[in-house]
Amino acid sequence: MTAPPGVSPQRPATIHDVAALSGVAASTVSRALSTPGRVNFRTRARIEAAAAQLKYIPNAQAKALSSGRTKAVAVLVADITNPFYFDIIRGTQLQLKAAGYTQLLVDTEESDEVEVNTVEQLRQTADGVILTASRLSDAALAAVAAKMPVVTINRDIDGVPSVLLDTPTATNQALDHLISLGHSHVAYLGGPETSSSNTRRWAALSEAAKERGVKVVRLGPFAPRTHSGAAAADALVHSGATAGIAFNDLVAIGMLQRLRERGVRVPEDVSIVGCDDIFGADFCSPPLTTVTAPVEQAGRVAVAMLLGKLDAAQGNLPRTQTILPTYLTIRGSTGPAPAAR
Amino acid sequence: MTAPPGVSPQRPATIHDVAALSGVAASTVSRALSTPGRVNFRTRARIEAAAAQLKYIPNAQAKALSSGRTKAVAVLVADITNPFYFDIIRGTQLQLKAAGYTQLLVDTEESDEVEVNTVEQLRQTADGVILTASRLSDAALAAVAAKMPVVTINRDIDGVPSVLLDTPTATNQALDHLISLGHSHVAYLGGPETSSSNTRRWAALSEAAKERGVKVVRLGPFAPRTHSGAAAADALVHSGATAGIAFNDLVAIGMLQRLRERGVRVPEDVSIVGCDDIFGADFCSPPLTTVTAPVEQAGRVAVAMLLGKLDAAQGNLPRTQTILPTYLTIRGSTGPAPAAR
DNA sequence: AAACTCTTGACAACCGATTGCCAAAATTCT
DNA sequence: AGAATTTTGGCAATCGGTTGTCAAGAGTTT
Repeated sequence: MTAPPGVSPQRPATIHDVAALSGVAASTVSRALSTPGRVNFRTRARIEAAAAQLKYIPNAQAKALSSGRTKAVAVLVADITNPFYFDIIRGTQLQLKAAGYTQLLVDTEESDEVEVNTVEQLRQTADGVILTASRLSDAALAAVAAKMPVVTINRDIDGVPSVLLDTPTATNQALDHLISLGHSHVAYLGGPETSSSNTRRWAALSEAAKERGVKVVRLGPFAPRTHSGAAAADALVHSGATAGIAFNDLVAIGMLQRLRERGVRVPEDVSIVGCDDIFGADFCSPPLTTVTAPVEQAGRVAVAMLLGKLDAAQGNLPRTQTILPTYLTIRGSTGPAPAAR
Repeated sequence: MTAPPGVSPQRPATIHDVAALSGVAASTVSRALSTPGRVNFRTRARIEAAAAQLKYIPNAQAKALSSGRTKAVAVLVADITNPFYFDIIRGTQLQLKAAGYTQLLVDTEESDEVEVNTVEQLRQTADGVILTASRLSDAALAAVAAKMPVVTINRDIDGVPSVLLDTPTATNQALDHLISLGHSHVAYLGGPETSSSNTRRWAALSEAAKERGVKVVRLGPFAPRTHSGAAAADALVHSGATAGIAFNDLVAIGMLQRLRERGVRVPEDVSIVGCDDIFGADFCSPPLTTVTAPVEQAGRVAVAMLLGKLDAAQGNLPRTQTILPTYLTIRGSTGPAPAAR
């Protein structure tokens, strides 16, 4: 396209400029551009031509103010440097952009207070909120959801639409994998106590252990960061377990590093399983056996659910929960149990 | 704090509610809450009490519409799943939140078209834009900067404030490091042709090579992703060079994987140097010798510069360029050159 | 051709703040 | 005490759209 023939004003064109140029009222321009059949075909064509000529872009603030909808969605993450969230954010970003929405990204720094304050602030700034791995209490989360449309990821509360990555099932597969390798004493290196997926996973794991008649102890909690892996590794060694299932890959990778420092060989002396299959899980040393989760998809689905909720007539809940399957990816960090001492 | 004694309205309180409750005009409330000395002390106290009781939160849209400032800054990244940007985003996020600004995150998917369209859209939605590793042409970037406040990261254009990570200097250090290990034939595995830091680094590297009398060839371009590392590794092997300096750590890590597959030992057969020191560079195998850059700081500085520009009286340019030093971090991926064949 | 229905487009109020302007009140000065 | 000066607070216009209401014009029916 060549440069348009029209003027190129310093200040962006408003709806009034378009109205003046096409010889109609501002309200007609508004209708022509939104309600299709409300305005004559020829008039609309004229208006659209004028809008194109002036490079008219509707002012989002004015639109939001009068319509009440901001076309923005806030995505809250607990820690933006955690690679787990990268893929979620990319998923939400892609899906939101496709729908013409803007993404407001907020790092809550693992603080429930920041989380609830942010939502309060954003109440009128965003049409809805996606809470990834919320640290809120059930009550606080319910209160938030009562005030504005919310979709959670990895957090299951009655009445709040959610996307769950079904890591417990795959974690049980991991346990079976370890058992088949001869391990009978396994440790779970727990994550934040306020983490819902942590709770769910431990519940599944401890029950599975009971059924299968193996010993699974819970250690921690450990912060979901690589440097916590040192403490986790030491705790694992001290526990006497021959295999560890970590809350997430960050902790698992940190454990790998620490164990190497201590001269504990993986997987010869001890086996390690992570969770999430984050960036780096495939090239650490040894490559990490982990639970692979469709994280980006979780972000996309969460956005789709939220937008569906926004578009739907009030009271119409399209879908209230989506469970995404995960699977076990076996790499080099798990191996046969060492011969009994 | 206990629950406030006041009513708890379903609809958020407006400035008029506060005005009514405190018995003044809406404009007085606005002044009391913004211009400190403009309103009587007692009156202000009364207004603040009313605001607190009603849990009044100013409507951001209305504020933006009438004031012209949105208190939002857009951060554009080329690829959100590239860990390099994680730290930038965290830096911008922290600094923006501290200043009471909202962060709009946009993934431009390495497309200059998306980049320029986004800026056009955001012109009235954000007070300013931070372009990280822009893929725009000089002309397009200048045009964008003429329309709204812009700060770039790793992109140096006259008249546009920028934050530069001084990777060229440290890359030259890397070259010296390799030379001291006996390497005399080095390859540079280039990144996107439209990347400014790629251009700057190669310029510095080729000149340094000339000065030092060693052979440095340029290969590529390679996409800044791990999977491009395979092609980069093959090209490196084919070139006959004994050491490779990669555009970034993603490519370098990808090379490490590919070289291992091919049975080429690192660093015995070939040495690899990365750039950025991203998440994973320290735990890949072997750990990557790389140029460590203060990436999060770059994000923070960029925001500080942008906000300074916004606050400053028009025409007052606080600072136009910040160069952040980087340094060489030597790990396990570099070693003595193999004996000449 | 008259009566009637349907379509179209303009007017104006409104969303929730900010801000220029001015008058009333308080303060200080002579 | 009265005049001059400063402080304080309210009115109303404005930002750029959306949307309810209604009259004029076009089209249809008998």
